Amino acid sequence: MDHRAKLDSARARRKPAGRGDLYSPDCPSRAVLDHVTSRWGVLVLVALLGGTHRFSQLRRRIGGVSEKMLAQTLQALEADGFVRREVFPEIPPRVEYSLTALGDDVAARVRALADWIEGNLGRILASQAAPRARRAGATER
Amino acid sequence: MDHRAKLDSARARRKPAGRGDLYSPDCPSRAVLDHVTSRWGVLVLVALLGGTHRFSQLRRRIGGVSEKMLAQTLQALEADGFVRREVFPEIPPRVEYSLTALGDDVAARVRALADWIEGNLGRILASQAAPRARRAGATER
DNA sequence: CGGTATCCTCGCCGATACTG
DNA sequence: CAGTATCGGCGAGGATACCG
Repeated sequence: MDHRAKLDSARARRKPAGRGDLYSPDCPSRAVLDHVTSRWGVLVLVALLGGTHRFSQLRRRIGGVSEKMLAQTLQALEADGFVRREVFPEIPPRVEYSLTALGDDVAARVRALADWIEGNLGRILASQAAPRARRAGATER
Repeated sequence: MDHRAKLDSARARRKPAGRGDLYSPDCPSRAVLDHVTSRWGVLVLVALLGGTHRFSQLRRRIGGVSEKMLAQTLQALEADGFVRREVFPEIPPRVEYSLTALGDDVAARVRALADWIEGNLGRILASQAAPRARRAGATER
């Protein structure tokens, strides 16, 4: 299906075996990055960094997430190998989510970012309030 | 459109002066996080960490981005106080983008994440390929 | 060169209903 | 409790055209 015949020479730069290149549109790392940095992906990873959670726990912890998006986000992260899903054959059923070793690693980076934003929100909002007067017509929503 | 009448008590929890709470749906930090972790926001920040860039340079560097989205992303990051925009009154016109002190700080965290993903793409793809056989006859796509 | 404005499509996401 | 299936809106985002 992928008939890109332009693999002649320009694309000669090899990647060191499994090294991704985020600047390339079709590098798989783009998809992974999108999952990790998705609106709910970030929050799920950070939450799981605090320990194993059940579905409902995550749903309650992460304000504003719908069941559908939470399930979808968890599936993507599980597929990427970041999240482990354990089903307990009980009644009522119980499912627990936790980070894999790989997931723990990314989540640490994600939390570093999330923490920085939370901790510097004051400075950020201050910077926002002090832009030189630009012209109107801002597409800001 | 904001007829959420439930602002009676739930919104009572104050934040310690400028500290954000990403778990709260209406905390401003959510918007900032979304800008920073947006599909193109991440790549723009990392690119600018490499130094000042002109519009076209960024466009060429970041594969797959459209002019519209690049402009939009840069505006959002500028509004948040992460990116500085300098216009040179020349002909042909030249505009340079660089990181502010604040932007340099976030970008470092973003790059840590981006670098990790690029560097561990091999392990990630391997994890994707090796999901433990859940129920028999996995619905492997 | 470095944008902005307009159109239009696609898929994200919420709401709802149903299953085990 | 913990999901999956389906429908529909609406906004993100690409293509194009035009301006300073």
